[in-house]
Amino acid sequence: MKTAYNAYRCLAKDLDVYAMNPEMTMDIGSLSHEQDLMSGHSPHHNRNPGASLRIHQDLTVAPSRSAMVSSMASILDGVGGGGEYRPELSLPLHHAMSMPCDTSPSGMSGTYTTLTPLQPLPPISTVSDKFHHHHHHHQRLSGNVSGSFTLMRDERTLPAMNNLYNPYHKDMSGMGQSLSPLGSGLGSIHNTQQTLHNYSHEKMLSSNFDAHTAMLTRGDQHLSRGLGGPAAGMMPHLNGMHGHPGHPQSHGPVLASNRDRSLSSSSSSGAPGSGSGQLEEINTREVAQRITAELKRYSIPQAIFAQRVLCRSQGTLSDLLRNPKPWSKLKSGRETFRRMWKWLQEPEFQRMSALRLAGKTSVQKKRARPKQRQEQYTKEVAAGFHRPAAANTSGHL
DNA sequence: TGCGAGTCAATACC
DNA sequence: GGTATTGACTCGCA
Repeated sequence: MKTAYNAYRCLAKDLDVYAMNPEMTMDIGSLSHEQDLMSGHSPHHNRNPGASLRIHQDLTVAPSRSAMVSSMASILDGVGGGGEYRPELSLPLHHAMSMPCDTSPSGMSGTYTTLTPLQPLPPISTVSDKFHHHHHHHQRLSGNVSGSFTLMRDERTLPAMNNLYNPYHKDMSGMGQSLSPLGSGLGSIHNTQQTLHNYSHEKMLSSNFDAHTAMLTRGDQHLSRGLGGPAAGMMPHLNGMHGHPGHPQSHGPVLASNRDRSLSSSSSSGAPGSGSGQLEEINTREVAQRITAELKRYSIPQAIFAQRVLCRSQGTLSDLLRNPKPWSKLKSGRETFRRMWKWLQEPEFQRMSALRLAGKTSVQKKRARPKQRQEQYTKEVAAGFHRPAAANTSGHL
């Protein structure tokens, strides 16, 4: 019952988002813009010049990080219900944000701890492989929404983004190889570091890049070495204004290609579809720290972030952020951290757009839910479905 | 069957 | 209003 409730809630949330975002529904129904993607033009850029203009302004015109933060704050006005929904700000969002809680066919395992709503999050290797595939074959994406992560990767090949995510792609591919028995593992990261010097959009994307590299860790056992402490290890990344923003090594430990551990992790992870995603070893503590910092920086309530990005409760997020378990000790909980990690990788405007939608939808639900739930609960109690004390966990709708 | 992991929702706290 | 804590629950696994 609880599982059903959880799945329902997340699914309904996504439906709300799609209903609110015509562009998003367009993307779902028709991904014929793949060619545009592959040619380096964003589909939403083509479809919505207004949105395109705004995006480029956000990305390229922002004169400083403070300005960026300011713009984010304005976007976030909608979070919590205070803002007005403005479709022109809504982009076809990254899967991890626009539909983080949907239920893919494989995700409908119906289990509570296997994180049904989180299953759609594609494994890193899958992303890398798919991207690679698209890149070389220009294969059209299927209409399956669950594949939108791949689409999102392709979207990142926008002219403005191209330089950023190509190395990223390499990096990810390298991680994929690292897991493979044939892979060379850490070497790929090294190559990436060299490539990264070439990017002219470092300033624009530095924060995002930091988010990525900061998550690339050598593993739990290296945490203490890599991080001089929470503040020492994190703040330079958070500010994103250090001298060489595109240089991963300046960011300390990053996503690991700890092949041995990853392999064991992979075999131990029971989540279908995520097994191939065990390529990386996420530094959970650093992810938690970064998420905490980002939420504070943009004044994003934990509840919003937890619901929208992670499809979890505020309490869960709070616990995870304060007491992150080592990656090696995580099971299905890895998916949650992957979501955080993915979110950190997103361009800031996409993060905020997703959260803004979340704020809008969550408010709508808040208005509609309490009475319905109370009524339903009353009925269930009367019917003897559950004892009142356990009502909150009984999964009533 | 017991235990641990993961999560939720209520509640306390700031 | 946002965050931290806690009790209870489900599920997978040994």
